[in-house]
Amino acid sequence: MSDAYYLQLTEQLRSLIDINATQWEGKLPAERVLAERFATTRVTLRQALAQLEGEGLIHRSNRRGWFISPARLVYDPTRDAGFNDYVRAQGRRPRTAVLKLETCSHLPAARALGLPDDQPFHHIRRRRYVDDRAVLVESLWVVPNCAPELLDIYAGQSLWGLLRERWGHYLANRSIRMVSEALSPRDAEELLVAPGTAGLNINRAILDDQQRPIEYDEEHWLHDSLCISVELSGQQ
Amino acid sequence: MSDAYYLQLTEQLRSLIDINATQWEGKLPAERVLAERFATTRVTLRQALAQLEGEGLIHRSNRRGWFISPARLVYDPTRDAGFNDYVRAQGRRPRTAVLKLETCSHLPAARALGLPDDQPFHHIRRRRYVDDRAVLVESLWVVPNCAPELLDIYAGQSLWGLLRERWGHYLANRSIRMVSEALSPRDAEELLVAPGTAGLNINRAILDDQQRPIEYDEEHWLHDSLCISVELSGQQ
DNA sequence: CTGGCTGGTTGGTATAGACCAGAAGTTTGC
DNA sequence: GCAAACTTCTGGTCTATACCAACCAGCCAG
Repeated sequence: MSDAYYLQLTEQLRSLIDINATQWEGKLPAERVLAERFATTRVTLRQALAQLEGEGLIHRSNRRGWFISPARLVYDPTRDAGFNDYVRAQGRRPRTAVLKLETCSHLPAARALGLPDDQPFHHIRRRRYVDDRAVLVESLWVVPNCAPELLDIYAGQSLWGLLRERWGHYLANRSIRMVSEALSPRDAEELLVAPGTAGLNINRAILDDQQRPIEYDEEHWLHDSLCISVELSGQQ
Repeated sequence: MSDAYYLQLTEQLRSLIDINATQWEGKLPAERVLAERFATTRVTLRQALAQLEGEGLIHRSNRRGWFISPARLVYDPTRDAGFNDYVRAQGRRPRTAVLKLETCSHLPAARALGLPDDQPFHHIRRRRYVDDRAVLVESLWVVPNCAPELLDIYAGQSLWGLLRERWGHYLANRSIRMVSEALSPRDAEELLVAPGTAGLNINRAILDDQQRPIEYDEEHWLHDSLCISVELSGQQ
């Protein structure tokens, strides 16, 4: 049974990570150090690291090194619990950075909500962290009529909470799409990871109980940072 | 703006694929041929191909070559429409191969359904195809009481259809989990892809309307072959 | 016509070494 | 005391080459 050497390496790294997880404080030694320790080249070592990255055990911060990935965040995209709430409920620390606030049109949003192509939206782009690790960037396009002065008051809080409490919109119908992706250079840069890193793209179109369009959003998650969980009762 | 060469290569390959898609019948030229055409080495070329693989544009069949990926199958894991039905509804051709039929215990199934650890199940393992491409392998563990003679009569049809029509079980409560993964050597082999290929793991625990456990299943999809779509109405 | 053999083709794996640019830590200079 | 400049470390990218094993098509024998 002569498995490929890089697969044996993968196993050795796996146990090494188990043993030294706390000692290293999450950061693996430099690639050159590991390559020497296992008497191989960086190329082969990186192949083994890439395997563990695919499994979600480790990840890399662009040009900074390899890190042990924390447990995945459990996330239910069908609920409208705020990010801050469910992150805290899992004993983690949430944080949000607002990257952009503007009014503009956006074709995919218009299409998904059944509005004219040149429909303007309030656009919010934000980056969200769990325990100080940036795990997703997202863009939200809100129909301006639903939240006229949104851009003036928005400061990182839960958008759905605002829509409900300030403008009385109840999100009733949602159409959700999820696909695996390679992060675009822009998303990758905003998440401090290498371009092409594996990600998960979640898009949602939200209407109210009268089928009126409210909001469309695109989330780009690091693939190893979440576990999607949906609980349903009743026949479908 | 001197991007990395492999990223330029990615773009060139992308347009080359667009142009020659039909001519090549889905299969790309050999890596050595492409490397020579772009005056680079196989290593760099493979990096570009891996990027496109991550995007879901191409995939490789183990030791057979690179192929252009067909459109993703749209899939709603919250519905119990049969695989055959929704594949055909999208104008594609479904196929199922039964890999294993046995009775055995399975710890994750027992835990997910709230049954004793040594609970026996009827276990079905099957591989499913879309247009003759193997896109997923799945294992199902059915509580024997719910479908006593299942293993004698099962031949690849819709399991949920059988449960409903033959044994009168209506699937009411489902708990679904989805995580990205690297396919295990076994799953990879059964799907004819290289070990460590990116995949998507979907697990479901199903109870009936009385909260009685019926079935647990684990699906392993090729990451580029599906687009998860969920439509919900009503406040959550 | 069929089944096994065979050799070329191809992807999978691995070595060895090199250079660059970003990140981070250290020193210098005001 | 602080900011700018420099140095070192590190991951990201790339070249050139090699060998192996699976695959596959074509040949050959029964």
